[in-house]
Amino acid sequence: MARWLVKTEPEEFSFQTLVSKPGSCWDGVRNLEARKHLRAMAKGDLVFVYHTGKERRIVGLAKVVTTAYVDPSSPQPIWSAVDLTAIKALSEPVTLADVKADARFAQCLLVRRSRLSVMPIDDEHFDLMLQMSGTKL
DNA sequence: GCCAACGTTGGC
DNA sequence: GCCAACGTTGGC
Repeated sequence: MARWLVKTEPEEFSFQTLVSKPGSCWDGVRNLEARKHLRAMAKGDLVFVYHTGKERRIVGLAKVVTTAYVDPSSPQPIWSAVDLTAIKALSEPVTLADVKADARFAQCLLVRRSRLSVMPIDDEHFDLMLQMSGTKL
């Protein structure tokens, strides 16, 4: 099972919105690399949800419930979306500052590629983040 | 509000 | 196919 991280503007679509709508369509991705990652997602994969903007922190955990399909929000059928369902909010959100301050995350895409909105997360990094959040699966 | 780090567009 | 100009994202 792979692990991922997706970014969202909380004013547009927050983790709380995902909690209230299980199986939400995660759409609107308009970047080729991010699309590649969306398409590589498998049912049951775990996904961290990160809030950009003022928050800049990982706030929740979700899972993939439907693999990639054509993004209905685009007039052109070239983009992809998946369906996600929230698992639980993190007990203690993990801030970008926390992640950046820890040398073990030096190679993490969250640190290295700030503009990438959908990215794979190494198992070790995922476990560390989960541990930092004080959250039990 | 600024700017670095991208991605995209269009002229050549 | 290259690259300058421009637009966007997201951190600071």
